[in-house]
Amino acid sequence: MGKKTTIYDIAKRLNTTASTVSRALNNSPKISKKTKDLVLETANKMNYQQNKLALALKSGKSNNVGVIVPRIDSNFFASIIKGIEENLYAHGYRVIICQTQNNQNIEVEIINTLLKAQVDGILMSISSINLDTKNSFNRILQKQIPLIFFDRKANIKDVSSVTINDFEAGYMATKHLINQGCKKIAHLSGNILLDIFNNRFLGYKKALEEEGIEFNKAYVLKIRSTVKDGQNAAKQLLKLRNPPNGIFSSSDYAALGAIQEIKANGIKIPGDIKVVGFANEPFTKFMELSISTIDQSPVEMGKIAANVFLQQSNNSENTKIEKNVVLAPKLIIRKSSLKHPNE
Amino acid sequence: MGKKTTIYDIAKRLNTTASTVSRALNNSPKISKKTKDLVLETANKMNYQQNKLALALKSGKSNNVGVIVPRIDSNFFASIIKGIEENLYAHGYRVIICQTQNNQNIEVEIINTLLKAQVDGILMSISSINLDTKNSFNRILQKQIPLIFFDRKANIKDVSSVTINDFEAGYMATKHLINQGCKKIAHLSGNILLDIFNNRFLGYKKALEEEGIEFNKAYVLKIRSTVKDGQNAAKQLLKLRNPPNGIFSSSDYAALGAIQEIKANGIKIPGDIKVVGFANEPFTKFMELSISTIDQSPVEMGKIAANVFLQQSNNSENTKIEKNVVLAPKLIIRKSSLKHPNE
DNA sequence: ATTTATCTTGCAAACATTTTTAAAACCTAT
DNA sequence: ATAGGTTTTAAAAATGTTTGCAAGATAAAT
Repeated sequence: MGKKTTIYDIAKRLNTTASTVSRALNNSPKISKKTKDLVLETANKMNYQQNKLALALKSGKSNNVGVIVPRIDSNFFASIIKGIEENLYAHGYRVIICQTQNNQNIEVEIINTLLKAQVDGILMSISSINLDTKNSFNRILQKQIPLIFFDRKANIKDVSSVTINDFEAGYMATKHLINQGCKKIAHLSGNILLDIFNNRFLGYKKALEEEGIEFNKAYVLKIRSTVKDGQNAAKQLLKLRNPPNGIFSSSDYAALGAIQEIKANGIKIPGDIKVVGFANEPFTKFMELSISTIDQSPVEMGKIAANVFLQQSNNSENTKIEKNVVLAPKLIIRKSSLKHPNE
Repeated sequence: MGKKTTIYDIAKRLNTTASTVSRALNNSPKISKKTKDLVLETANKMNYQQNKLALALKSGKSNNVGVIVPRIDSNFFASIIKGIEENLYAHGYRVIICQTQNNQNIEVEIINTLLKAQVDGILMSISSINLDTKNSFNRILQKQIPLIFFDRKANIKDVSSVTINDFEAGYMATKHLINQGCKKIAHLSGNILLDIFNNRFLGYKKALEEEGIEFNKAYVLKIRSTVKDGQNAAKQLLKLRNPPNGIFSSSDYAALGAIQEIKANGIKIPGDIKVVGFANEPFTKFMELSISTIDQSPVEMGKIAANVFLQQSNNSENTKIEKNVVLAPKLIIRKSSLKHPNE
């Protein structure tokens, strides 16, 4: 009873061959209605389930898609995955999740593993960009497997991507702070080697420039996306002879840490210092002092990334057509950055 | 150049056969060092990558494990998946993610799909329990595929599970409220057909009983895990002739909604009403009025569920040995439930 | 030099499908 | 009744591996 029933089993019972059964199950026009019904009935009776593995081997399509993210337990990435999964499931694809933990060795290894598993496509948010990873990307492309970047992209020819306009986001956030009366604006930045962080930084700079505010190198600190790093950054900023009165953080978590630290020093938010974060993590909305932030529409981003994949894998011609979708960021204004929070 | 190289290609180039190449690559002792080196070298040169699909078909092991959750974009489930993924990846398994969206039809369909995909195991948190799903579970068991429940389990013979002690959690939370001076304690409950919610409810009742507090049916409301439902529930509770002064919510989101609603009515938390939530979602910690809650150690839960799977799939004997791991919940006391929040 | 033992390799089957090609079976019209 | 055509089924090849069995080659021992 533990054995799986195959089309051979069905064939044997009906005194026919596997090919007939296969065609009958696939509703081929070459099979008479009578045998079709018979096959279908016995298949049901025998509890037959198609073995997708065999089909995959035969057809060369596994119907599996690999999704690679730095980590899954952040609302941002979880939401993207939600979008991808929902869209691809409806098209018969299964989604294989892998986390790099921001480790480039793991990243390269994961790509290899997915290739061996014969995935039909790879959707990923890169953790690092260097010679090894670039090599991996090329191996994917050589095998003609669709590769799509989301959020954190590398600039590689023929590779599509779905991102938000991070430059615009940085610009909007900074401009908003200026509009609320800030003249001395700090920026908590991520690793500038990644496009997303670099672009946010450039947007920040542009906004300052436009308003004739001089760029102050001491106001820009590199942080990881943690509460702790935000606290440390705030400490450092408050120690300055001329501390900022506005902070644009590339991370909601760091923004939170900064806010906690600043408050602990008896300094008022948004009164004395105004803060804008990034990513619209759920907690930013729920806090008493709700945090202004940038929304990146992660679920939509995931859905679009999935769509781009579907397009590319349908049109084998299109595999080489690069398509770069850039979503508009949304500035979400909450209390942490308002000049007059009670109005 | 787009063609994949197979062991046949390597064999042809070396004027030998596929079997030799296979053995060489697998470091079989039956192959001389000389040819091994030769094969390995040319395999590298030709950019060979093993086709896991073929191997899977041959061996009957796909090295894929299906993970089914109601949704992925909640910190709780994302964290569990993180634990599962990290543990299983290290053992050569890939994790296929599926969401049921709490829909039982989808749930049944997903199980079917995973079975066809020949997964080596299914780890799931059930969405619903009824005849159809039970049928699906039986089909999994019939195929001798390890099935492990986490958090939301069904009581099925021979099926292992990893849960927390929800009874204890409900008891702890309620007892804590009582200790903080509450005598009139409401409970926001989920669907009581699911064990987790029923057990939390029973724990709640037990604590009341132990303290000689009479059970009041009007204090128990059924909610979904949303802010909105929490708000509505609070509205309803406040309308009572004798409103509660403590709330134990089965959901952090609902607890948040209740808190918002209560505050909006000018009622003090924790002064007038004390609140405890459930799940330790990140925001509960970050809020100005931090929310007391129950931590379920989701990452650990995922890791343990993965371990149970690994044990069962190694010992084919053990497949039928039910193992029910019950983790201890942790009551995390924060401001929302404290008699004297400033001490 | 021949047998025996040991080491190394090749052949073919197996995994569960689909698909191409070929062959029956059936029917219709002459 | 038979040629021609159409419909239906059967046989075989193909997908990329692993593996049991047999055989070939080499080395050792008589």
